[in-house]
Amino acid sequence: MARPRSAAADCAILDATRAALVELGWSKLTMGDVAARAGVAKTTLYRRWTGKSALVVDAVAVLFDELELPDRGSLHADVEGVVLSFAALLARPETSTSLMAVVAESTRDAALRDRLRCAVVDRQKRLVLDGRARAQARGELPPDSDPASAARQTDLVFDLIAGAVVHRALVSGEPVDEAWAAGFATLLVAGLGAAHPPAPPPQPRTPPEPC
Amino acid sequence: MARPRSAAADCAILDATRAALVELGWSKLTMGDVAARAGVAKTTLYRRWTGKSALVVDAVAVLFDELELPDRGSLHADVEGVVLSFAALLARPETSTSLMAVVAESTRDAALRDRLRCAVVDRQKRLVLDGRARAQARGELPPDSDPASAARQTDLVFDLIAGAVVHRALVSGEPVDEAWAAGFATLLVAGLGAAHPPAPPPQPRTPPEPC
DNA sequence: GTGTTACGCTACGAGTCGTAGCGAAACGCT
DNA sequence: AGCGTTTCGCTACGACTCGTAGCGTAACAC
Repeated sequence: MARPRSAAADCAILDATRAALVELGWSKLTMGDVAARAGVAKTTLYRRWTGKSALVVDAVAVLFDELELPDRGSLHADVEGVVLSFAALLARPETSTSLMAVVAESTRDAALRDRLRCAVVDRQKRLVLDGRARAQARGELPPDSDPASAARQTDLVFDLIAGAVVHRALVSGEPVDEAWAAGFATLLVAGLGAAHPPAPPPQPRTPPEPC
Repeated sequence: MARPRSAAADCAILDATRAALVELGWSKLTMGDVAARAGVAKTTLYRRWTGKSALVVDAVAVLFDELELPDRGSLHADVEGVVLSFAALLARPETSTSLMAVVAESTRDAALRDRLRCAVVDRQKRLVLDGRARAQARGELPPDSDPASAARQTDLVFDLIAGAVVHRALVSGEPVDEAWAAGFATLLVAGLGAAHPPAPPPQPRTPPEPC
C-alpha cells in the first residue's frame, strides 16, 4: 500500500557483491564498497541485510543452482560429472572464498547457519536424490529398503562428495581433475555396491531423526 | 649475539589466541585483545606474525597433533576411530571456526596457504599412512603396486575422510556420531576392498604428477 | 491527489588497523 | 663486569570500517 522495494536494486546489489568478491575477496569486502558499486546508499544495504555474511550468502546462493546432473549412462559417470562440475564452480574465486568464510561465521551464528542450509546445502541434495533414483532405475543400486535408511545414505553420499571435493580443492589445494574424479567415482561406486546389498552390519542404534 | 625472543611470550600469545577464539570467535577476535590477554604489547604481535590469519594458524596447528590412530584391530574400526576423534576435535569451538576462516583467507593468500598446508594438512596424512600400512599388514588391503598410485590413493582417502567429516559437521550441521561413523567406515572399507584388486578400470589418462 | 514507504545523503561516535618513535630492559659475548 | 645488540612496552597516530540516526525527497498504491 505504498512504495515497494526496488527489485532492480536487489539485483544490482547482489551483482555488485559478486563482483567485489572477485576483486577483493572476503576480508577486504566492505559494505560501503558494495553500496558504491551498486549505486545505492549504504543504508539501503543495512535495511535489507543484517551484515556482510547474510548479504554474501544470498549473493552466492544462486551460483549453486547452475549445478545439474545430466544422465551420463552409469552411476560412475554421473558421479564423475557432478564432481567435475562442482569443482568448476569452486574454482571461481567468488564461490570458494565466500563459501568457506560464511561457513566459518555460521559456526557462531545460528541464524546464518539456517540461512546457509536452506539457501545452499539443502537445495543441492536434489543432485544426490536424482543420481540415486537413476541408478536404482538402472539396477545399479538396490531399491530402498526403508525410507529412514535411504535418507541416511543420501546424506552420507552428499557429505562424501561435497566434502571430498571441497577438501581436495581448498584445503589440500590440489587440482580436482579428471583423473581424481575417476578415482573418486570408482571408490564411491564400489563402496555403494558392496556395502548396500546386506543391511549395514555394524549399525547398532540409529534414532529416526527426521528433518 | 643479543637478546633472543621470549619463548614464554610466544606460548602466552598462542594460549591467549586460543582462549580469545573460544570466547569471541574469529570475526570478533582482534589483535589488541590477544595482546592484552597475553600481557604483551600489540607491537610484539606484529613483530612476529603478519596478521590475524597467520597467528591463528600457529595457535590452532598444535591442536591437530592430538589426533592419534590406536590399533583397533581392523581397518573398519580404525576408520571409525579416526572419524570420531577428528569430529571431537572439530566440536571444539576454537578449531571449527578458525579452521574454516583460515581456509577462506588462504584462497587469496598463497603464503598463508603454504603455512596452513605444512602446519596442519600434511602433518595429518601420517594417520592415513599408518592406517593403510596397518591394513596391508593385516591383509585387508593389497600391497602397493607402484609408489605413484599408492600416493594417489593416500591423498584420495585423506580428502575423503577429512572432507566428509568437516562437511557433515560444519556445512550440513548434523552430528558426527557413532552411527554415522559406522556407516561411513562401511562404505569406505567396501570401496577400498572392491576398487583396488584390479587396477582401476576407467582411468584413461593419469599424468605422474609427483609431489 | 494523497498517504505511505523506500530511498539517498550526510554526519556521527566507536572501534580496529598497522606503523612509527622512543626509552628501558634483557641477553650474548668478551 | 662491561659492552653491544636486539627485543620489548608504551604512546600516539592517520586511515579506515562499522552500524545508526536524522532529514528531505521521490516513487508507488490506492
